[in-house]
Amino acid sequence: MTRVPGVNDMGSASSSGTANDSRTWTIAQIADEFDVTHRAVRHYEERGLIFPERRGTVRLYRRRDRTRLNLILRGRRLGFPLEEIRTIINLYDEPRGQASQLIFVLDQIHDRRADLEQRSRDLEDALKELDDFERRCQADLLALGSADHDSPMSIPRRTSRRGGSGPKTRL
Amino acid sequence: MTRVPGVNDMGSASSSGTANDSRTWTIAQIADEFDVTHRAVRHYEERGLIFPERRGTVRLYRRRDRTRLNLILRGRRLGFPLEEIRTIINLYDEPRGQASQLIFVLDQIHDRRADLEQRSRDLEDALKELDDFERRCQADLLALGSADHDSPMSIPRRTSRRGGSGPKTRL
DNA sequence: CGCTTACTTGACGTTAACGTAAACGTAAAG
DNA sequence: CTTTACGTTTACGTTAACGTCAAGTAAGCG
Repeated sequence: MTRVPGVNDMGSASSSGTANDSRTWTIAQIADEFDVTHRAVRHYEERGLIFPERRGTVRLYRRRDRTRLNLILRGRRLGFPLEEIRTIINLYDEPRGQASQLIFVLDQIHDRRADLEQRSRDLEDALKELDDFERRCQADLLALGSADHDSPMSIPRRTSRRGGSGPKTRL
Repeated sequence: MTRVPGVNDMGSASSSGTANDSRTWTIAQIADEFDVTHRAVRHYEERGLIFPERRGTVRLYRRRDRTRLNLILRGRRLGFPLEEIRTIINLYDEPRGQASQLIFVLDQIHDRRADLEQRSRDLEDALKELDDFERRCQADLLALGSADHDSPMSIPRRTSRRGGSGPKTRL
């Protein structure tokens, strides 16, 4: 079974002795929990986005890898190419002891933010248009319902819960 | 040259007589203005995202096509697949006279918004982390500067050159 | 009238991000 | 010891979104 040695299956229960968090997960657990295929996880490794340990030949994923995977998947949801995701999550992790390094990193951050803010604007515009469009559609639907039909129209469920958790800060 | 007949080259100057906006553009003008290749534009047409008129064999782009192209490119910037973009911009344009149609459309809008809001959350998180990271980096840089160097470090200030034709999105 | 310039339609190539076998290794369970 | 369940590498297949020729057409100009 190539079962992971030295660690129990459950990754949630805290072990008694060691306070240090050195839990490990198998690729199956990771893939299952993050809802990706094992192939995808290995692909991310091939592309240099994660580098799990090896117990012999078997991969051992730690918290650090899970953090990275979270960043990867968020990046994917946002439509970033893996290459770009790699550079930035490596940026987060690199040593950067020198001042020159730090300045370089700060510059990268600047570019990065510009990109994210562009997306934010695009996203906001898209949402705005979507809202407008919905309002028009609902108006049309209402007009249709009160026109020449005497059978009472069933207006479909109100799904407009705009601005649920307050206004989107800093968009 | 297959030059567009009946319309002058400049698309900005308003003609004297007809008040109706029926300006047309060639594929080269479109591609140039939107900063995409002719191939990409034709690809969008092949995939059913735009359908310009034909004067003989030549494509004629109107304002409507430009609007669509704007939506397409924004969708692309947000990382949406063309297929998805197609369905939504067609959604915006379809006749939808029937109530059933409207209800269907409203349902689509709901799904769509859920997606966009997820992205919004992801984006906000990413920006927050980026800000945190920047603060840490700047703190580190300051600490470095006041440590054993007596020459005053020049902290690079925000070079926000927003608005212009910035970096080609392609990193 | 031929040259040039812009536009057209194929059709094959490329890159990213995996999917999908195939073939093999290994530990624990029966 | 064989089965089984999980893990591994190798490698070719697939889809999306174009890129990149190649070859042809259709004005306008000298």
